[in-house]
Amino acid sequence: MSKPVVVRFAPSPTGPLHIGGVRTCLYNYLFARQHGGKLLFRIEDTDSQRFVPGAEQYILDSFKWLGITFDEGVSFGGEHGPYRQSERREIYKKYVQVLLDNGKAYYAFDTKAELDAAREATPNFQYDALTRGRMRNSISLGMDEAKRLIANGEPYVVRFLIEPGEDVVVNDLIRGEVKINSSILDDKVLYKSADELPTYHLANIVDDHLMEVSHVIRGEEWLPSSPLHVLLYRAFGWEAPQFAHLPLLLAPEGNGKLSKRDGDKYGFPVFPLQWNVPGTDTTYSGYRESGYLPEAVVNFLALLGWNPGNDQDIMTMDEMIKLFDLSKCSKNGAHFDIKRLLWFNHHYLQQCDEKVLCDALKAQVVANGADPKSDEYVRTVVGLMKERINLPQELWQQCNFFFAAPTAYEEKSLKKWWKPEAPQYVAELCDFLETQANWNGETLEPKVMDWIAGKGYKTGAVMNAFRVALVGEARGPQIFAITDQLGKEESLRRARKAIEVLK
RNA sequence: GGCGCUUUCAUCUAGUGGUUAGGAUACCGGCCUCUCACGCCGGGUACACGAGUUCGAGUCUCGUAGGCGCUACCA
Repeated sequence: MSKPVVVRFAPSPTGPLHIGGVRTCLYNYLFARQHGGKLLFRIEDTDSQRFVPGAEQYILDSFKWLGITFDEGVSFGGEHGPYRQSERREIYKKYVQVLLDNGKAYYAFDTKAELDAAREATPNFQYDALTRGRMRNSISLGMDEAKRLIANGEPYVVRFLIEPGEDVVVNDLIRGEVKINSSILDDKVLYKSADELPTYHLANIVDDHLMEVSHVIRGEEWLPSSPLHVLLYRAFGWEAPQFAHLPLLLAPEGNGKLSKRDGDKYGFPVFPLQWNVPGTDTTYSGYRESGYLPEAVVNFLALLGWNPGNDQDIMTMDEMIKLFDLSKCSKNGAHFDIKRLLWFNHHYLQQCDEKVLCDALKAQVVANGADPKSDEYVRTVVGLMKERINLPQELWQQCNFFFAAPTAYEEKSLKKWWKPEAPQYVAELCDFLETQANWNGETLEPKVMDWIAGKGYKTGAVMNAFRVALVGEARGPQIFAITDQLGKEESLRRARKAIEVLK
């Protein structure tokens, strides 16, 4: 008996897709998939002033990367098209006329200057039942005069006529009943003759109705205007969809919602993909280019404002689809915590296709003027190092010693492990190692351990001195894994050089 | 200013009248160990404040304070 689930993500192509928008769309996606419903992709380009070329494609590319798929909409087709609002002018005109004919809307001719003046003259000026009588519109001027002005080519807008004094109730799936008195609503502009386009409010109601949208899941910034939308549905005599207003994503340190400037400020991306602002040199970094895996971004984002209530943190998309629940979404804004995302990324890095990391490492090696040797060599290093990184970018910095001999020795490591006996240990170890025909770490290790024990040395003292000589500092994987990779000749060469350099 | 939403550890959060207020990240400590990392174990002054309802309130009501959003011919 209940209507099929149809939800939509309807961005405005004014720039790159904000990470908050990504989360909104993700929740729509999870909801649609869980209910076997449809997710539509609609472009809300009713503001011709703010259109940015490339933005639409950017948004599409972003979702493709993230693994969020649509069933209908711009670039996907469907029976409710067109899905670009700028291509639906005639549809909106028709419905604006319906409102005009019903007396639910009226023409207004006030210029920008006149409106500014009114706002200036009256504190908290609002275009509504109290003030519309002294403005220039078809109510104050009369319809005949209005028609005459329009015939004369005077630019106009159509405003929604709000009846004051009524409590409008919005039933929100996340927040429950939200009540707002219509008196605080102003007569919103629904349509502007200048570009023959509706504003968001009208277009969104008409489209959601025509596209049979059952649930509107969107950001909390829309909550204050949702009563207006309810009134619009009523004016048309349409049944309104269910609403769910998601809390906002906040900047890490308290103040304000996460903005594109926060990216620079805190040093992490706020956009899924890198974005070059058209016609400028300005570039905003993206999660993809910064080395984040889509699974990590999705998992992290899903939990920012929702959680299944079962202490589970790592979830596949399918699990999230199964567990998602609007009533379990939190009501308050969530601060963006990049450290947590890093942890998710570390987790997914461990199980991702090694080719991703191998390609990244190879590129880094080359970029640093070193020789990647072979695919096999790189692959082994990646296997050894991946548990030590959160981002592929950290690879080179963590494992450069596999590709280049140390040129300096880290002070702290020296202080701790390059004690006065160290040169002697390493020299003797080199002599012993020289005699070993089988350089395989697995067979070498017990022999070296026996040798150390036979000498009565401390394992740590010998091994760490050797490590500092090979690596340049006291870190890295198991030491015989390192000697395996470097080979006998290079290992001994580095060890003897350290003795010489460090004396 | 007006209107609305919101308020549990540093951060994301569980919690729907009776809990030693749980988990995750981060941080700190320990174990493992040739180092680092992983892993495992452990740690910390979290229910904004004030009234009320109730035998009993993080959970319900009201108020105050803070945070956020909206208040455009932007979405």
